Amino acid sequence: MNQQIKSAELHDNAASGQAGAGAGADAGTSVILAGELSSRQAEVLGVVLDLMVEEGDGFSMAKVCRRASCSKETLYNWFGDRDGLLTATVQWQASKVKMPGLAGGLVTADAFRDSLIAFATNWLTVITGDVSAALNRLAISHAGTGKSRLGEIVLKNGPLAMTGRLRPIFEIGVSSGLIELDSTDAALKTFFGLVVGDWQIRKLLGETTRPSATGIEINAARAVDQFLALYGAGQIPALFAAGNINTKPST
Amino acid sequence: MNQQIKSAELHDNAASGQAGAGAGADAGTSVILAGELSSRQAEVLGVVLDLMVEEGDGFSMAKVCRRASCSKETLYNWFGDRDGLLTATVQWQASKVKMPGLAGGLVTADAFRDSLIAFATNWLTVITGDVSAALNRLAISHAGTGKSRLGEIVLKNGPLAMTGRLRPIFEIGVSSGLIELDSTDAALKTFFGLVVGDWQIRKLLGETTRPSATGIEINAARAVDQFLALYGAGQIPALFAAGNINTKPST
DNA sequence: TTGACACAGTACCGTACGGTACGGTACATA
DNA sequence: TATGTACCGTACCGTACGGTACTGTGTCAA
Repeated sequence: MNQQIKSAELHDNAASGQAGAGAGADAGTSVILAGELSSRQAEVLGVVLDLMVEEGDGFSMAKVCRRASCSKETLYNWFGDRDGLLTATVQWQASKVKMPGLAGGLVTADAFRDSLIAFATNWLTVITGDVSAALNRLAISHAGTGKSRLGEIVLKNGPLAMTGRLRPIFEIGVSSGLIELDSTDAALKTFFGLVVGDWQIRKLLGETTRPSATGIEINAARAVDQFLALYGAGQIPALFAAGNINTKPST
Repeated sequence: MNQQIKSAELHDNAASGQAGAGAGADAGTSVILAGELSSRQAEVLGVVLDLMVEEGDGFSMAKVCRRASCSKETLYNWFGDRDGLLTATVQWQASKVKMPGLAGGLVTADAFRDSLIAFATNWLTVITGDVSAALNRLAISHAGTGKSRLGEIVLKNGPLAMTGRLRPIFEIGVSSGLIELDSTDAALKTFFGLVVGDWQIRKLLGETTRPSATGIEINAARAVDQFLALYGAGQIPALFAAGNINTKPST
């Protein structure tokens, strides 16, 4: 009778006549089929995302309907309840974020450094954006109430996804003899800290000053060079001499 | 007629007969007199804090009254409205957090390092606690709606307070010839990143795994040594040789 | 004793919101 | 043309919550 995105726990869902939703597939799994949205449904989620950015968690279902020109009944048929709508929106957005990778077995020091800088730049750009802030705010506030699993989802698509993507890059660096890691996990945490710094928490707390695109790149390059200074395999003096590290300009 | 904590904008407040509140003082300023709370008022704020930890922003005024055994009228007389109650609670809690400092003009390398480690340990302990998480969650969600100034307050008592306390410590390190900073702000950001890493965001997103006390200390020492490796004045090889930096154990 | 006062407890009110139901329309298929 | 369906728009309902008002009760001071 409906074509919900979520699992079939709450409503009986017969086979759907509509193309995009595919609600019948994998019934019983709690996986939300973020990739199988009709364009109309994606349009609605886009509206939800906009409202999240504008008003945080405060927007009402009625407001979504008004802005998206859809009926509440359709909304509830598609997403079950408000939480389902939020979950679908978060997952839909998460599925759109891509991170630059690094292919190949061995790599030069410059290429490795460039790859890390590209990664850090991308990450900082995402983190300091309004959409990311809105989603993280939503997930964080819901994590406080324990009433939904949004925190888990954002965590999985945020920090954990970052380390997951970064780990193979690190491995390439190790096997190329460019870095030495005592503990990969600790190194990942260090890299995260050096790149993100206090940007994210300040953004989440509402600070409006945003770094420019070039500011982000400079910050990313600085963080990467600091990381390489800490973990680089025997090339630290070279990096220092190259002026990549923030020593005094006079030096 | 009342003895509000907040500014006198909303309600007429005559001279108060009650000792602790002191609402009449400095009327017109929007400063909230967090230090001038009666014990009963502090008791109520403690209940609010507990509820924040337990339920996030979802708790109701009625629930506060029930748990604190006070009437709603009293609550509203004291704090104006719900937002005033939240603000008073946040400021009251913020006023309780103290950070270790560092006195004296010149200092040895060991004492400086110990001081930084103590600072980082303290900060990490606060950050990973439930109370801090609850307050940050509250402020972050309110920052999204733009309906209160909690984000600003927490920002001021969080990251900004940390850098404010840390800056004089850095200056002592510089004047003692222990560290060299090209940009103090950048160094503060680096220190923040190295210490906090992804602990805070993961905690805020609901991850339950908390580091132990010794784990925090190890993390803090590691972060400080990494910081000193990056900014130490000519002592980097010594630090490396001392095994303070996380090179491979075999090295 | 009497009054002022701070406070607890509770009933009450207005409203906003989540969720449901229903009528109407467009379209597709037979 | 007839039927089913996916959807929009909207009226509706129950509830929960913020905020107010009122009724006690204990305390302190004159």
